Amino acid sequence: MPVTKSATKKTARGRPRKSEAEEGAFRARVIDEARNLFARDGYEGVSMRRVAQAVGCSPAQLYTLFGGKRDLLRHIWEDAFSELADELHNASAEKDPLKRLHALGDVWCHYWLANPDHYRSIFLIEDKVSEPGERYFVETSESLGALDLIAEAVSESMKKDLLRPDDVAAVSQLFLCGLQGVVFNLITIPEFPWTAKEQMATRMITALIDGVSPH
Amino acid sequence: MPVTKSATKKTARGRPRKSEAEEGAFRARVIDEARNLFARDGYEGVSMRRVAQAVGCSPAQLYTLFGGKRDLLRHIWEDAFSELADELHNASAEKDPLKRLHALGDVWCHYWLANPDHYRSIFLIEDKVSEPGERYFVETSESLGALDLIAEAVSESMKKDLLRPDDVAAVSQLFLCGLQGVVFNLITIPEFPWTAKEQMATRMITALIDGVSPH
DNA sequence: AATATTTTATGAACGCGTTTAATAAATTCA
DNA sequence: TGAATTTATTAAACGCGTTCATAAAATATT
Repeated sequence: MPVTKSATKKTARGRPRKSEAEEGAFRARVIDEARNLFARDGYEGVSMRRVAQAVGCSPAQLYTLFGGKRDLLRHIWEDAFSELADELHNASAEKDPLKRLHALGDVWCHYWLANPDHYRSIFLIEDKVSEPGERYFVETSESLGALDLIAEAVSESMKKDLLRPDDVAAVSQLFLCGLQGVVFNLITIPEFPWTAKEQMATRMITALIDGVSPH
Repeated sequence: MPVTKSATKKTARGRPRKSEAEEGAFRARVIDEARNLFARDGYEGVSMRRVAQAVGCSPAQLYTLFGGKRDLLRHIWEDAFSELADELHNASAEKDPLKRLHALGDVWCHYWLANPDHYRSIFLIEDKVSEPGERYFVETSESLGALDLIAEAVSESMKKDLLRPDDVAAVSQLFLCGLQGVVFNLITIPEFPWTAKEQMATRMITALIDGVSPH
């Protein structure tokens, strides 16, 4: 067995590490610069080389701070997500759990439909996932952040006999899948003549609610 | 105005065009070779350069036959689609339109869940769409080929008062969206603890059918 | 046989995301 | 001051999808 590297390393030789503040400032600058570029040229239009040039460093250095392009972009969109989170939170104010469920679904759908570029970059772009925890972020942060609120509304609705008693998680996930399907299809196949594009989300929600209601 | 290039071009100077048979044979060879590579190394693992090498031509030549990597791969998977088409056709034998609707949904979901790589390459990979008709192929061929059958089942069901009278297209698309959402989520977020992965498709279908049934 | 003409085929390049080996910078110890 | 050491930074490379100017090939005409 290896000898444990003895307790407090008292001496600090060699070039010192960048302070956390410095690194944070740099990260912030990169993110800010990248955000500008993205806003102007879209996801595909922004390259790591261009970001590096705008920041004034080498492309390689970006990889010391971010796992890759996707990881960098994800930081950019976290702000946008908070907007969705706010709207979801507002929708949660509704007392009637069934109405709340409806409102949550509406908010979720309309947010993504209004921000298709964000949707694409979050859900549609798959790249090599080194650590499994990486991709999971998407879910925990905002996509399935909605799932918790939905589950709450479903649970309450069941308690009040507004929905058939059932596995709360399963029903909640069913809702999310329905919403996802609507948004996904509308965004990725825009050229198809969807009937009543605007009402599809509402239609899905009411159909699902009816579908799991006590006749 | 330019003089119309006069009628039948009688003389044929210069190097003659490759016969359709030749071109067809070459295309077939490329597709076959690419299929092998893809089967072994997956979508990302296959590069145009490698395909060209396996075929024995320059990468550039591939672009004279196919619009790009995506277009090449799409030819590979057309075979696989016919399999789905067959299964959908079989499911259409069911007389009861409601049961048929259910069967169609099941078949569609299970096909894609069993072939996630195909699903990814078809639905998840967006690349530059030069001509708008290009991407639309996906829909007309097999994804929304199911839609016609679904619409038929929905229409019949409504006639028999098994479903609430409504816009057939809208209801059909609702079904497709629901199915799409289930498949999409299960395939692209596999690490999420979905409850009862296997039954989600069925659950979605029954919920939607119930949701649009006459109470 | 030589030339003109038309089509096919490719070598070389571009910008991309990413990795890595090498270099530069900043500190402590002798 | 000059090594030694540790970290920060980058230049160069890899393979990728794709494009394009140029070369090669194959024919009809002279």
